[in-house]
Amino acid sequence: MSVKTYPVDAAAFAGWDGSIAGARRLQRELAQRVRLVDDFAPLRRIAGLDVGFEDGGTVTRAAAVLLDAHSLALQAETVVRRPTTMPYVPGLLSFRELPALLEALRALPEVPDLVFVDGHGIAHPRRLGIAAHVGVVSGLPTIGVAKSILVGTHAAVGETRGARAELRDGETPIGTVLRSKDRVAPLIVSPGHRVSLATAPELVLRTVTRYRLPEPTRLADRLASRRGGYTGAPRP
DNA sequence: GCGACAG
DNA sequence: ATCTTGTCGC
Repeated sequence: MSVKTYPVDAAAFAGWDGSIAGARRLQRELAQRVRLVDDFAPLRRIAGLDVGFEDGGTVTRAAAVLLDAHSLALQAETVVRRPTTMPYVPGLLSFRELPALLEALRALPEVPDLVFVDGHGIAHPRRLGIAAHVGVVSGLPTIGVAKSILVGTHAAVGETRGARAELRDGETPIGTVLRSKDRVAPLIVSPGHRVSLATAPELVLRTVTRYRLPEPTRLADRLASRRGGYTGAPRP
């Protein structure tokens, strides 16, 4: 029997042989290019990225939104639909979602100064969650915003907005468990690329309004899961 | 060998 | 992630 392989998207996975073992190998290599230092221009535009599925999972639907960093007003949005090529494998999420995500990102009319990705940054077994992967291949500053933990442990988190606890894998700090809103499950925030561990949660908190998720990720989420309805705050 | 396991 | 209605709490 030969080793099972999947289609290789050259733009997203240069050097991948299409195998599961090869994917983990590539993650270890790319993780070395991640830079956890704040290195981004004054924030004008922030993008949000997320993926949803249609047709029982056979179609991957990636969404990208562009917001004004200050007013958080929606400036642009893109949606891209591609056939799904890989199953979900814990730890290898980017090999399933990255190609479509990058196309949605490139389709935006402007290049963002920072990108929020639904999923983990370095809070990953090999320090290359999808947010870190997006950062390394695009060169853009990124932050991962996840709704649950993939790896790591933490102390109890206060119940009010802004409360947090360090997420660690053994002795290594890999992210922040952040309460974005009173009495809601905390978010797991971790740097993707060109952002430090300390700054990531501050940037996320700045973009949270009245919901659990920060606006970039929340709007991308609605678009990817084709939901609509009310979006903003009460009219002034 | 036995669990855990982003979306 | 997705399949799905009503229901409890702020």
